[in-house]
Amino acid sequence: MTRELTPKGSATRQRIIEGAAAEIREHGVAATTLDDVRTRTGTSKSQLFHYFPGGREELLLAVARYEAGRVLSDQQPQLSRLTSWRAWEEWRDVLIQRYRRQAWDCPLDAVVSQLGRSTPGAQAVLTELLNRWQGEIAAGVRAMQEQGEIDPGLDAGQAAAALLAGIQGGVVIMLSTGRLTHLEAALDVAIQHLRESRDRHPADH
Amino acid sequence: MTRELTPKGSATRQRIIEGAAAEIREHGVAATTLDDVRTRTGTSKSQLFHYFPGGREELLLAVARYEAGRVLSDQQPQLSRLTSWRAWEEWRDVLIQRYRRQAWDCPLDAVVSQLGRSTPGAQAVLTELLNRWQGEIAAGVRAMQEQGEIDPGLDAGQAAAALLAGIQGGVVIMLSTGRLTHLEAALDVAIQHLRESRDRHPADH
DNA sequence: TCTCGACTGGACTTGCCGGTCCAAATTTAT
DNA sequence: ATAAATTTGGACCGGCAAGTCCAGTCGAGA
Repeated sequence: MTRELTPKGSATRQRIIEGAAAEIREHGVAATTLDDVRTRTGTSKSQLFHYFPGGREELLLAVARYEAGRVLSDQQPQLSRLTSWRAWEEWRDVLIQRYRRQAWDCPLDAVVSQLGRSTPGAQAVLTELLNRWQGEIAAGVRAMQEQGEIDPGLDAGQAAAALLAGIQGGVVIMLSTGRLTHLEAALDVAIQHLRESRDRHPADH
Repeated sequence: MTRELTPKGSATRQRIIEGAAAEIREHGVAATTLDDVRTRTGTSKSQLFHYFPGGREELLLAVARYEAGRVLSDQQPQLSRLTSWRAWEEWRDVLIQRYRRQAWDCPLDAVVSQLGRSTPGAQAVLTELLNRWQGEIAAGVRAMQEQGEIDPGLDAGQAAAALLAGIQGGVVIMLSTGRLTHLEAALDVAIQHLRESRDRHPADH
C-alpha cells in the first residue's frame, strides 16, 4: 500500500493535482474530465491511474485536500494573528482583495460547493477545514477579549461560527452574481459587531 | 414558439418539473439523468423533449425557477411581515425548523449550488431570487427603524446583505457538515446586532 | 363520426468518458 | 552492468446518457 515515489514521480503526481485543481476551479467538477486533466498536465491515461489507483474519485479527494490547504494559507499570516483591530482590518482586506482580483480562481468554492458534496472522504476534508478556520477566528476573538477590546461575555465560538457563515455565503453569492457586496457586508457588519460589543457591556463582570 | 398546452399537457409538464426538482434535491444535478426523471415521473423520452424542446438545459432552467419560488414561499408569511421583534424571532424559527426537519430537501441549495452555476439563464433566476430576498429583509429592517426599534443610522441594505450571506453560508455549511450551528449562529448574531443597535446609538438624530 | 393536432411510447443513434491493458522507456539499486 | 522497479504512452473496451425519430393514441371541435 505504501507506494514509493521517486522525486520525478511525486513531481508528476503533484502536477496532476494542481492541473486538476485549476481545471475544476475554471470549469467545475462536473465539467472536468480526466482527459481535460490529461491534456492540461501533459500526461497519459496510465499515469493518472498509476498515481491515483482509485481513479477519478481518488484524484478529486487529493484535489480537495490541496485546495483546503490553500484556503487557509491564502489568509496567512493575518488569520493566525488577529490580536489587534488593525490586524482584523488587514485580514478583512486580504480576503476582499483576494476575491476582487481573482474571483474565479476560488479554492474555497471548489472545495465547498464542488468537491465537498461528492464523497464522504472529501466531506471529512471540508469539515476539518471549517473546524480549523473557525478555531482560528475564535482564537482571535478570545485574544481581543483578553485585551478588554471585546465584551468578555460574548460567546467567541458563536461569533466565529456566524462570521464563518457570512464569509461562506458571501463567497457563494459572489460566484453567482459577480458582486462582492455581500462578502464585504458580512465581514464589516461582523467586525463592527465585535468592536461595539464593549460599548454595550462596558464592564460586565 | 407559443406552445399551446391542454390541461392534461400542462399537468404532465408540471409533474416532470417537480419530479426533476425532487431528484436533484436528493442526488444533485450532476447525478440526475433524464432517465431518472423519466422513471420517477412515469413519462417517456419523447414527452421530456416535447415539453422541453431545449432538452436537459431547458428542464433545469424550469426547475431553477420552480425551486427559486419555493425558497421564498417557504418563508412566508413571516418574511414579508418583519414588523416586530416577535415576527423576527418567528421567521428565524421557521428557517431553523425547516432545516432541522428536512435538511436534505433544500430548494435553496439546489438552486444556488447546483443549478445556479450551470447556465446564464439559471444564474439570472438566482440573482433575481437573492435580490427579492434581500429586499424583503431590508424592508423589515426599515419597518423596525420607523418604529424606533433599530438605530435609524444603520444601513438597512448592508444589514440585509450581511444577514443573507450568513443564511446562505449557514445552509451551505449545514449541507456539508450536517450541523445547524452555523445557521443558528448567523441568524442569532445578526438579529441580536439589530436589536442592540438602538442601545448603542439611543437617539442619534 | 371524422379529423386534426396535441400527446405518448420506446427503439435507436451518437458521442463521450471512466477505466483497463500491455508494452516500452527510464530510473534506481547492487 | 544489469536486473528490478518505477514511470510513461496510448490503443482499446464497455457503458451510459443526451438527443432523434417515427409510429401510435387520445381528445375536442366540426
